[in-house]
Amino acid sequence: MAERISEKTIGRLSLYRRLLTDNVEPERRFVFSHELAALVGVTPSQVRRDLMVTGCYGNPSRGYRITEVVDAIGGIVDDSDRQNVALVGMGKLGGALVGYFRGRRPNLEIVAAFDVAAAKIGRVYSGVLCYHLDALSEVVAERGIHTGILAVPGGAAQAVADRMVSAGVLGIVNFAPAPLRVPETVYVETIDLAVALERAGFYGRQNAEAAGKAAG
Amino acid sequence: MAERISEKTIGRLSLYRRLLTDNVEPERRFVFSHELAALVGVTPSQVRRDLMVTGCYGNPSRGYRITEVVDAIGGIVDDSDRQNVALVGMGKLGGALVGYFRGRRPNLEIVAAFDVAAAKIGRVYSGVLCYHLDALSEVVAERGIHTGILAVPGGAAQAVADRMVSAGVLGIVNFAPAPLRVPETVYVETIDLAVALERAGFYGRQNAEAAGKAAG
DNA sequence: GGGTGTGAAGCCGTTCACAGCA
DNA sequence: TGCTGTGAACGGCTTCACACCC
Repeated sequence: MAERISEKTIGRLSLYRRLLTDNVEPERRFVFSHELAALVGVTPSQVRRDLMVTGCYGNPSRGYRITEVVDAIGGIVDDSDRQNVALVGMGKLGGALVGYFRGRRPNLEIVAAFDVAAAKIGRVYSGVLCYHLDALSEVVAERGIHTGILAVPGGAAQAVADRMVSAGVLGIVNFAPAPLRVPETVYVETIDLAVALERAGFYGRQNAEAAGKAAG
Repeated sequence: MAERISEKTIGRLSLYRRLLTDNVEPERRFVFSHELAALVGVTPSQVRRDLMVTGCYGNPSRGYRITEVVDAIGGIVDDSDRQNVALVGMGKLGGALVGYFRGRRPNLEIVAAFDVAAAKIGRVYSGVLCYHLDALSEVVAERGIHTGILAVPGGAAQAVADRMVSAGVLGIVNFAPAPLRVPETVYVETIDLAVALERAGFYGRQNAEAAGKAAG
């Protein structure tokens, strides 16, 4: 539907919706772009530009109707039915992620977990049953899963990603510290914690130096 | 030191270094830009451009000397001594992150954890002692901490971030589903899992539709 | 021949600026 | 008056293209 929407825009739309539903007093009917901008930490122009792709129109004296914006964003980012997600790698991180999402978001649910350790198979973690990785294709097909979370050690990541792809997963959020090679039709978002920390360290230090220089 | 380096470049440099140290046979001495590019999943031009900021020069017949590149990147992204990191919020996610980094990266270590739950104070998680949040300033000063990980619920995130900032933390990796408001001198990188999943769902679906249309 | 270093071009996302409107 | 919608300008990152070198 419609033209290509950039990754950044999709990310911000997802945020707009969440903050509008979770962080705005429920009796509010309308928001101005500058209010939403302050909430999210972007410029008002940015908000208006993003909302253009939703087809919502604001009113100069009232702003944007919140329910309309929320629904329109849902029409873009949500699957027609709920988005069922599979998680592979029920280690500490996997367990934390399952617990984190447990009933948290209305349109998003981790419905199955997978591992290869015998001790974990058949156990239920935060309400999610852990299957053997060999059952991946079957469960993915049964449950209509299109999105997967990869939370295995770096060495196993590519092999597991390959299995996810052949099972029919189309979007992967990858927490393994390794770039993945997948077909063009599959979307991967790698979340690299070590990179994030090194970046935070670097810019923190750099800002401190700049501030020190300006002060001294 | 030198001109501004973009966030994307810093992130890639961090990745280059890690893959060069972890994913390349130790007897290799040199790499070509196209090899490193394939490893990381970027273009060779990108690699050469990034390496320019390190001051390393490659040789047309051999490529880049690996040790030289690794050291040069270290000179940019590493702190002069090891980067000590504090983690606030010893819930499931916090516990997983502590375990994840335990001895994993040579220049990066979570040296202290903080929470407010009495049951957690004084306990040791994966070798990391958990303090009460009230001790934050003291421990941050003592251990020379400049980087923090925020793994608390969204509602507490801003208040905890304020305390981290006033304790002297300069870079924050934020896992709470909430944008943070901090002074300009502090760097924040927010990792929003729900946004990542919604994006993976959206692009997965879109790619599938595009492929279906092309095929059908 | 094949790879590097880098100015120039291209592309894409953000911001500006302003007409239009409540 | 103040906000929206949007063409146009801007800026930054990526890619191209090619001289230079081994």
